[in-house]
Amino acid sequence: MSDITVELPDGSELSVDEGATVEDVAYSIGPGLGRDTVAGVLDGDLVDKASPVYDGVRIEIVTDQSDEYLDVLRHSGAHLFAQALQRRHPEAKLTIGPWTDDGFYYDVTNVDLDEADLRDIESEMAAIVEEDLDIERFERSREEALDFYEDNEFKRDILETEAAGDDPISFYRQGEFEDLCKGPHVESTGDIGGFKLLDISAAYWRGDEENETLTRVYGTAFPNESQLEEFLERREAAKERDHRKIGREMDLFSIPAHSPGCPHYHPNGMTMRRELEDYIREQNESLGYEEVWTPELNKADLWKPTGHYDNFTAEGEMFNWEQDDTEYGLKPMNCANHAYIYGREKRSYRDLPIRFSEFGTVYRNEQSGELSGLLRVRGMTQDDGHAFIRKDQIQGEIVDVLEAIDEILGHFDFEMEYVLETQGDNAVGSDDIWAEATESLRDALESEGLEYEVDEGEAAFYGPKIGINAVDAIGREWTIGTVQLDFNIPERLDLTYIGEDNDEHRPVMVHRALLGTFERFMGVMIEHFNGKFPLWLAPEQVRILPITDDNLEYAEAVAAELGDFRVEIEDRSWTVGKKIQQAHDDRVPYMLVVGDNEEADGTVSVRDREERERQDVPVETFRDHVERERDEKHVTVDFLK
RNA sequence: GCCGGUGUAGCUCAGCUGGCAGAGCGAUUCCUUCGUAAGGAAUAGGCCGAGGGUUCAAAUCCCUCCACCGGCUCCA
Repeated sequence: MSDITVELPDGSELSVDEGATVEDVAYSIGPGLGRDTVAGVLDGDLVDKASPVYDGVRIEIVTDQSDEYLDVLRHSGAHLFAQALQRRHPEAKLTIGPWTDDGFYYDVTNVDLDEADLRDIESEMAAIVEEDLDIERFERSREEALDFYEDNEFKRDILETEAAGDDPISFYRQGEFEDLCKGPHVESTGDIGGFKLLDISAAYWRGDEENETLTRVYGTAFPNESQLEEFLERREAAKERDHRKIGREMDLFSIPAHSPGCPHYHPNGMTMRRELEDYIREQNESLGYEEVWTPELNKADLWKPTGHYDNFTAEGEMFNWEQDDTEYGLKPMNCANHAYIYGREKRSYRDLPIRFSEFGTVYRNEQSGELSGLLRVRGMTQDDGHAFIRKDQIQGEIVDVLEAIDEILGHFDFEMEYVLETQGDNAVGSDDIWAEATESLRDALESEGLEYEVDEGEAAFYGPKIGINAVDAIGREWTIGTVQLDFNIPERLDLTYIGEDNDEHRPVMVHRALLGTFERFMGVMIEHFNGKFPLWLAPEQVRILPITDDNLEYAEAVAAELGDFRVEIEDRSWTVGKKIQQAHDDRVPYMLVVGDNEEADGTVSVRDREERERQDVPVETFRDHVERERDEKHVTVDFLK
């Protein structure tokens, strides 16, 4: 028998017999490790401990101390659920049940479940944990497996796809329950110390809307009860940052039932939006954009040549209707209007790039179940812009936009992720054009040294896209800014410029949004800051708290010295403690407490929302600092830092 | 759109085995004039999401719709 070599996590190499399993490798490292082995990671793939290793593989042994252990445990959690389900609802058909980042789900069918059923199934799960059933891997021949799943077309489908070519087929058994599964799993159902079924939802088989609707049950599992409790508490705490809750508390916006998906900005929210707008206007100007404005209401004909009409009406996503025998629509995008302005005149190569920006309000008829506060709306305003450029200007243009986005997002301290989205099924234009455009975006990302992921087939219909994603309070990713390169719309609209050679040439369009939409950006921002906005954005920047009513006049004088800030005076006859508490609740960045001492010295006592304080501060000292803090767009309140 | 859940005062929520619509916070008025996270009292505030049905009687039971929340699909 010949030896093979495997590489351990510390970089060292170990020689083992050919045909050795993960567990064998663990035992040859040490008997204790061998006994503790739950699973293995071979070249990054989590596998059963009975899996054979191969020459040159990087191997990690998974024990109950490993990061991967939780994934294994949750995979077993999914089986625990499935076994309990089959005991209580034998008619239910199982499909797939993987682990996820924070738990597991199992998609089932031929059974109707509601919340009460989940509680009932949970008690059966508890009984199975109590039974402490061994979880064992075994094999069936392909033929036996197909036979076993005679009545389950989903499992048979898996045998024909994921498990195609496998023979024998890997199964797992615990008590009377058997499931097609490549593993790995924990040793026994008793290892699952804490679990909970969290939610129930509809899901489509293989994620395709055209396929059967399945019932998906979400759950989570932990080695013990206290870790489960911790998880549930973290989940509750995340809800405290929900932008809808903070939006109500701070009176920023509302989305009334009379306009589903169409936020109304209240004065406080509009103050913040206007600050964002002003900032983006500056950025657009320095990027060379000229601001335009185009109407929301247009004839549907506008979007027919560009392809928008076919794309958006096919999914019922466009608001359009017939009036006076003419079809009208609300614009779902601004490109067609901007292209129109470009196309009105003959353009010279000397004029390019020509860049139009617009805070363009667009409407999309998103499915009702999709709407989600400010993060997913039907009426939204994009900080949109289109640059019409020559081919030789592509690289420079994209790089400039990426650098601007990087600078802008630096003022918000977001964790963000770049994603390159490539040609999809709905693409218009030739593959060559797409390939060229995609490469241009890739080159720009790489020349900027930006890390990015690639999402194949996810681009908009007219061109590949760089998406900039941010994360909300409960970990969902949302695209905010985008940069898209488009060779197609110029072609379809026959846009031209006159080149140096006095011939007509085709410009390239760059579609870009820096923040994306004000709605989504504000939603993400509210959750990111938990309502504690940087000074420049805070609806109320300073609140003056007089100790007694006798100090009101001095409070007015201080407010006057801070004339170009958003300052309020707390004039209710409350105790000082109450006034401070209220200001904290309102997340006001700075409180200035003024009493007789301050009045006598011409000073203020500064307290910030982080509970730091300093007495006897001359008003000018405070003002000079906060002017800088505001104008330089500091992320945190830092006068008392 | 699909599956599950939720709609009661400005906000957070109780009431829901049918029998006069409640609390706390907030608001208003009065008292208090206070030194760094809740001073006191009184008052006002509701088509119990909308429509239909069952019943002597519906916030409560049934049906339909609307909106919202989580998830699926989709997307900035």
